[in-house]
Amino acid sequence: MTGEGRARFERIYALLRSRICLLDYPPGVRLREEDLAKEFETSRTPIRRVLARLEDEGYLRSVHGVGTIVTDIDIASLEQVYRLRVELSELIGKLSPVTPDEEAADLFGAMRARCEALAKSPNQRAFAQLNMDFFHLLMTLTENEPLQEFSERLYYQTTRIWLKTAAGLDGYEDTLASEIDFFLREVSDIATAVACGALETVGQIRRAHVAMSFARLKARARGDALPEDS
Amino acid sequence: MTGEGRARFERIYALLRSRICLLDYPPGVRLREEDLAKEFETSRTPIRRVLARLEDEGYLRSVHGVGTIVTDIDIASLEQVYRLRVELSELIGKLSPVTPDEEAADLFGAMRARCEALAKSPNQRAFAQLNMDFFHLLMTLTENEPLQEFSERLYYQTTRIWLKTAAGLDGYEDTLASEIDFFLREVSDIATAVACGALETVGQIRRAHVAMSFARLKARARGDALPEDS
DNA sequence: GATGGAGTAGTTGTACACAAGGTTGCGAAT
DNA sequence: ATTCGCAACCTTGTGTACAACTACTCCATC
Repeated sequence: MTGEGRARFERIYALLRSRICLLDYPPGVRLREEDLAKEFETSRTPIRRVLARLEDEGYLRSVHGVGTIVTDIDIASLEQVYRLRVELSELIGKLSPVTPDEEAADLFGAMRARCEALAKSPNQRAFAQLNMDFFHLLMTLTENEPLQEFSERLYYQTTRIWLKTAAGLDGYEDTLASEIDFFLREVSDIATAVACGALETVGQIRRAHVAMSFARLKARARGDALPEDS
Repeated sequence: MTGEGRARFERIYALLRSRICLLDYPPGVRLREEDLAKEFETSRTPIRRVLARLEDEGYLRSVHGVGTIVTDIDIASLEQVYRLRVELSELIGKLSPVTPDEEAADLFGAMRARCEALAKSPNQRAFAQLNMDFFHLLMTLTENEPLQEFSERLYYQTTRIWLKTAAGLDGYEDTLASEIDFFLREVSDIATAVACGALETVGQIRRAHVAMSFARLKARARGDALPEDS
C-alpha cells in the first residue's frame, strides 16, 4: 500500500479511532461496513482494511454474520493496561527526550489556558478533545517512535473507558467537573515543568496523575465516595 | 472475523512472522500474495488480511505495482526500539508476575540444557529457534497481556536484525559461537533466578543482557563500515 | 554505442458478486 | 400462554475480475 491510497487509509483510520476515543462510537455500538463505505465514498474493501487494523489493535471486534462492534473492557483487563501505561508514562522524560524550546512552552501554556476556560464551563465533549490534544502535545516531548506508538495504543484504550465514567455514561453525573479540576492541576504542573525544561519531572508528574486517575476510576467502579480534594 | 477463519488467520500470521524472525524471509525479500495464497490453499483475500497486519506492525512494506517486501531497519531506528525494549524487559518481574512452580523451573532447566548442547555444535538456525523459544518461555512469567504483546513486537523487530549480524549474513562469520556463549550465560543466570523464585532478579538480568546484546551489535556495526555490494 | 520511449509483463489495490453465518420474528404445536 | 422450529433478512468473509501502477525490455533514433 502506497501513495494516495495510503493517505486515505491513514485519514479514515485516525478519524474512526478518534470517534471511538471521543465516544462518538461508544462501546457496544455496531458499525456497518456498507455505511462507512458510503460515507467515505469508496467500496467495502478499503474500509475493511481500516477496520482490520482497528480490530488488531483492540478497538473493534468483527463477528461474522453479526457486525463490527466497538469493544468494551472489564475492569480486570483495564488494570493490566493501566499498570503498563503508568510505567510507560515516565519513560517520556527518559527515552530520547527533546529539549523544549520556547514555542513548546507556549503550547503548554495555551493548553493550560484552554483548561482553565473549560473548568469554568464544563463540557464533556470539549473535555474529551482537550484531553486528547494534551496527550498528543506530550508525545512531542520524545522522539522515540515505538514509545509514541505504544503510548498511543494504551492512551486510546484506557481513556475512552475512563471518559465513559467521568462523563456520566455509566451513572456518574457529578464526576465531570471534578475530573476537569484534577486535569487542570496536571496540565498546570506539567506546563510549569516544561517551562523549566525539566523533562524527567514531566514524566514523573504524568506517571503520578495516570496512576491517580486509575485509582479514582476503580473507586467509582466500586461505588465508593470520591475523596474530597483539599 | 471469528471462528474457523480466525484460527486460520492466526496460524498463517504466526507462521509468516516466525519465518521473518528466523530469516527464512530475510530483509529485502519480496513476497507475492499469489504464491502465499497457493501455499495456504486459499485466495488472496485472507492472505492480504495477514499481510496488512504484518505491515501495520512494521515487518513488511507493500508497494503498489511492485510487491510486498520484508523491511530492513537502519541502526538509528533500531536504537530507539532497543532502548524501549531494555525498559520493558525489566517490567516482566514487576507487572503481574506469576510465581513460578516446579514445572516452570524445569522448563527453564531444559532450556539451559538445550543451550549447552547448542554451544557444543553451533548452528545458526537452531540458535534462532532456541532464542525464540526462550523468549516465549520468559513471557509466561507475566500475566500482563499488553506487556506480552508489546514485548513480542519489540523482540521480533530487533532479534531478526540482530540475528542477521550474529549469523554472518552481514559479513560477520565469527560471531555466532560468541553470541551463543553469551546467550548460554543469560539462560543459565535466568534459570537459576527462576528456580529461586526471584522474578525481579529475572527482569534485571534480562534487562542487562538485552542492553549488552545491543552494545555488541553497535560495536560490530561501527567496526565494519564495509560497502554494500549490489 | 548511448539514449529515449513505447510496449509488455507482472504485482498490488479496488470493486463487486456470492458464500457463510447469525439474528429476529412469526406461526404452529403442545 | 409457551415453546420449538423454520424461514426471511441482514452482516461479515471469500473469491475473482479488473484497474492502477511499476519495472524491465527492446528497438528506433541520434
